[in-house]
Formats: sequence, structure tokens, C-alpha cells
Amino acid sequence: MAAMDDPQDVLKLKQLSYFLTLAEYGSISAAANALNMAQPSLSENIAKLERQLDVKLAIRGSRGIQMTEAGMMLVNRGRDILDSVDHLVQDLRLLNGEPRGPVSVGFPPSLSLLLSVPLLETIQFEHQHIRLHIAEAMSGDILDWLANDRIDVGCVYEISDSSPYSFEPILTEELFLVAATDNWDDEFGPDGVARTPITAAQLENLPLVLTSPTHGARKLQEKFARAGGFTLNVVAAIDSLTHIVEMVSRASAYSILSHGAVIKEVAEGRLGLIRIAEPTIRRTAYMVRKRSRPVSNASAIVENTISTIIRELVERYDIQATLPEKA
Amino acid sequence: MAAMDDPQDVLKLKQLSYFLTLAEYGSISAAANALNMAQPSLSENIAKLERQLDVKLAIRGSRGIQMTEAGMMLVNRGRDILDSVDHLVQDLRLLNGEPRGPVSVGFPPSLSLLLSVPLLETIQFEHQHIRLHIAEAMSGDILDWLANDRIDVGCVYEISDSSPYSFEPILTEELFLVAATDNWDDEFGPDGVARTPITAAQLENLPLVLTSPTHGARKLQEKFARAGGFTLNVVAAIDSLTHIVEMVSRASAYSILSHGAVIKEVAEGRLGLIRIAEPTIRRTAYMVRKRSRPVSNASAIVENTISTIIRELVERYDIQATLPEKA
DNA sequence: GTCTTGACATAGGAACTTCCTATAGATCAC
DNA sequence: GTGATCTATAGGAAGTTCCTATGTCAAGAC
Repeated sequence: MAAMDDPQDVLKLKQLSYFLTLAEYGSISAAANALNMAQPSLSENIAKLERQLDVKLAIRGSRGIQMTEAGMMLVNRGRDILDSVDHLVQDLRLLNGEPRGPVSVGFPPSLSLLLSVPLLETIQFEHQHIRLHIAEAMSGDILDWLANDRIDVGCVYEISDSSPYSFEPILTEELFLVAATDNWDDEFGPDGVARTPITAAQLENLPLVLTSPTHGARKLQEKFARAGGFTLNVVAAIDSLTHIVEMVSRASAYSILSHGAVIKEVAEGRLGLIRIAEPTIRRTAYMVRKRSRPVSNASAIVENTISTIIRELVERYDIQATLPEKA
Repeated sequence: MAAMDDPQDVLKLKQLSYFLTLAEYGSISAAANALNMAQPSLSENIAKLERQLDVKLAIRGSRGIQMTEAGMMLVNRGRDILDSVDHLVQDLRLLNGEPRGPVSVGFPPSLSLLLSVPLLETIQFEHQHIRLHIAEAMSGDILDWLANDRIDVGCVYEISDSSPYSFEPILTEELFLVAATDNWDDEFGPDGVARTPITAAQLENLPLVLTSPTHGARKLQEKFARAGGFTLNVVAAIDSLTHIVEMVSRASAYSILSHGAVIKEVAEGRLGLIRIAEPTIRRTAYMVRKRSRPVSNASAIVENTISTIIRELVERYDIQATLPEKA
């Protein structure tokens, strides 16, 4: 049923290379010897090649073979083809060597805070020929950058149209109420989390500093409030994580953030996390690639490094978060 | 023991074409479907290709595959390679079509006389796209022409250094004493041969017109005379067959020629052949090619046509000659 | 003329490769 | 959770390749 005479079926590279050797040695026996194979095998191979191409390639005589015009054409152009294949295979293997070249990554602010420095340091240390560029933006913008091929890989908290992208979850974080430790009555454990969770209703009274409503985190918070049937008392909207942290540290307000966003301040004991009960707010970060963009070896290494760093950070700082089980 | 990573072994054209289809369809299942094969087969093929090249070509996901940089390189350059193969196979098949192009043939005079016209007519009639060129010279010169690639194929009566040539016998002729019929006492049969052979010794007294000693025929005649212990009474040496025939026709002399050289005159009853007994003089004509010169399809056809014409002539004119048994 | 030699072709069988069906594991949409 | 949709694995049938042994033919040696 099939065509049966696809060019790649009637001219196999192995046969071609056999034939080139035959052309070089001028006799089937000699060529078979050079090829470390039995003479009948080569004989049969050449005969089959002629049958497939429907062309007489060499005239057999009792003193070796003589090329036909077709055989000569096959030798000349076949040599070029084998050379191309040779170079292609070589270049492909080179790609597999030391990863190198530019890789651009996009992070949302909270992940950037957590990952940028360790990622840059790790890559610089372990893969000196990868030139890493990190850009920071909201999830939506990162998806745009992916679409425009401005970055190779991005981390986002939300994906609108998933079809042109391939993505995998890398981290599910719980959002906490964040307070300056001296601005909260409860005590905080060694992991920075207060003994007593607060309820959603209690949240309503607290002055909050959040991001503007375009942010994914803010949308999540609003949704949470709507689900709880109350409104958030947002006293300020600032699209800068450091400024938000600054305000919370000064005890001017509270915020709702992931542990990772305030990891340093919590470790230093300046800020504390209060678990929000009923319902808990969670969000998942995804690593995203554009499907149509080829993945360089260097890019794959950066992705792996990001996953590794997240795992290490979660472990080292006892971050309140869950990782996807497969690792 | 073998290298085992010859490029033609790690990148088979079939696999390459599979991979191009995979790249086109974006999923192993879809590509397998398009290729009319089972999905596991394609899956295994791609995996094997990656193993052989030692490179990750595509990242499998649950929504299809995504190319790596290496995969992209393989697609782009692989397409060129497959195209080259495609064109090469096409061109090879074209060669097999209507034979065309120039073919040069060299004949010694006696064969030229016999073959040139029927050969030209047959080729012109049956293979209009072959442009046949016929040159006439002595065997030695024809071998030179072969060596210098001035002709594709030649017919000769002797071969000095046979190694650079491939040759096969096409005709063994007997040499006769040729006389004008009214210049010879014996009667001639319907085949033009006299009833009574003459002996070598009787030849000594006859005035002969032969070619000059550089000719192969003359050498043969001299050798024959030496073997018989007598000398040839050469009254004239003329390196022109037509002039020799002219002189014999005028009954001015005799000559020693093959039946083919005087076929017309014998058929017309003007000249007669007298068999030379004890020993008979025979010579064999060979069709010769230079080994290192590719044989075009057109050239092969001309060779075949020459053999056919010789066979027909021998039969039709009852030429006193023997053909090689295989035909 | 006969024999040996060198070259290609043919035959039968062992080892390998390819492709299929069936099945399992994983992920996404609902 | 369930169904749909991917890819991966396993086992077996069919085809291909390669080998050894043998046949045929032509050229060269004696």
C-alpha cells in the first residue's frame, strides 16, 4: 500500500557507503575485504542497490568492476551526501558538550527575590559558558515575553491560554498574613509562624498593603475575600515587594504574602507569618516554555537548576510550601 | 571491533524522515498516524535515534513533544540531506530513461568498412538522442584514443598492455587470399570461397598488396610467413583498404584480407576468397573500454548494437568468421 | 590444452532489526 | 474521579543482513 519507493528506502546510507568503498577499490572482493565483510554480502548489497534504484551502477568483469555513468554520479553526489551527514552528526554531538550561549529567564517578583541570586551564582559557578539573563515582571507580562521569544523560560502563577505553552508546576505556596513581630501579640515559632492562625473574618479589620489589582496575587486575595464574604481593608496598593515589606516592617500595616517573599525578614525575626485558616490561600508557580521555541541544552540546565534551587531553599529555610512530588 | 559510530549507522535516512514527520506533526501519536505506523514503533525509533546520536532531540510531554535545539538542527539540516537524496535518486532514474548524449567509437579500417554505416543507421533510427561519432584508425591508435578519453569504446585486433582496459572478443575472422575472380583459375562457391585451398608455400610466388608493417594485420601476415618458413612477395604496401581492394580488383595483385573487408566485392562476384590451408590465419577483434572511464547508458547501447550488427552481418552475408559463443 | 587463480554469483541458515498488538503510566479537562 | 490523550514498555512475528560454503566464469601459467 505504501509508496515503497521513498528515496530514503531505495538509497540507504549504509549501501551508499559500501558503494563508495567499492568505487575506491575497484573490485567487490577488495572492497569487501576493506569493509571487513564477506564478499557475497557486498555483492548482494550492490545488486540490491541496483535493483532498488533500477539502474546499473557497475559492470562486473572477471578483473573487477567498471563504473557506469550512473555509478559515477552516485559516487560523486553520494560522497557529498555522506559528508553532510557526517558533519551533521558531528555538530549534533558538539551541541551535547559544554552547554553554552544565552538563556533568558523571567520571574515574577516574589520568585525573583527568592531565586535570582542563587540561580545566577550557581550557573556562573557550574556552567561558565551559559550567559544567564533574568528579567522580572508580572505573570501576564512574562507570558507575553514568552510569546515574543524575548525569554526562553518563565515562571508564572497563572496561565491564560495554555495551548501554545508547555508548563509544569514547580512550587505550591501558602499565603500568610505577614506582620512585624513586635506588631503582633502571638508568639512565633522557630519556623517564623505564629502559634495561632487567624480566621478570615479577623482579617477584615487589619490594614493591608497589597499589590495593585492587576497582579495575580491580588486577584487571588480578592477571590479569597469574596469567597469568605468580606472585603479586604487595603490601605495602600504598591507594586513593589520591597516597599510592601518595608511598610510591614515599620508596623504601618500588614500584608498577605508567601513565605518566600519575606524569607530574610522572617529568618531575622523582624517579620512573622500568621497562618490564615478556613480557607487557606494557596497558589502554584509553574515553569513555562513556549512550545514552538526549541529548547537549548543550556536552557534545559537552567530549568533544572531552578528546580534544584527551589528544593534546596524550601528545605534549608523550612519554607512553608509544597513541591510537586516528582523530582 | 568496528567503529560502530559511523555516521551512516547512527543516522539512518528512514529515522531522519520519521523525525521530520514528527517535527511537522508535533506529537508522536499524530506523526505515527501520518506515517501509517503504530505509535510505539515511532516512539521506539525516536528514542533509538536519540540514543545513537547521544542527544536529546525532543522533550516529551503529555500534550505532545517539544523540539530541543539539537532536534531543530536535525530538522533543518536533515531536510536538506533528504532533499539531496531525493534529487540524486530522481536523477539516477532519469539516466535510466532514454539514452542520450555523445558516444565516440573507434574502428580499425576493415571493421569500419563493415560496421560504420549499419551502426550509424541503426542508432539514428532506434535511439535518436544518441549522437554517435565514429573514428577510424589502426588498433594502436585506437588504444591511444581510449587512453586519452577521446573515444568511449573501440574495436581492436591486438592489445598491448591490457590492464587499464576491459575488453571482450566480438569476432574471430579467417584471413583469405583475395583475388579478382577472373584472375584465378579455380571456381568460387556461392559463399565466394574457392573450391581448393592453397598452401602456404604457393603463396610465396604471388604478388601481394598489403598494408605497411605497422598494421596489426601485416604483423600477423609476417608472423604467419615466418612460421611457414617463407617470405611474402609484397609488391606494394598501401595503408588504405579501398586502394588495396581496387588494385586486387584490377587483377594487378593479390592480397590477404578478411571476408568482411571485401564483402561487397565478393557478393558482387568481382572478388573471390581462397582459403589458406596449413596453417589458417585467424585474428580476433575485441571490443575495448578504458577501465577508468564511466560507461554511459548510451555507450552501452552502442556496444550492444555493434555486437548485434556483427551477428547479423555474419549471418546474412555468410561471412567466414566465428563469433564468441556467448551472445 | 589443462590447471590454477582470482573474481563475482547463488544458496541456506544464524543473528539482528523492525514493526505490530497489548498494556501500563501520566497528565489534562470536566 | 473518569475519560480522553499522550508516551513508554513488553513480547512476538516478519523481514533484513551477514556469514559460510559452493558454483561459474575468465585469465594466466605451465
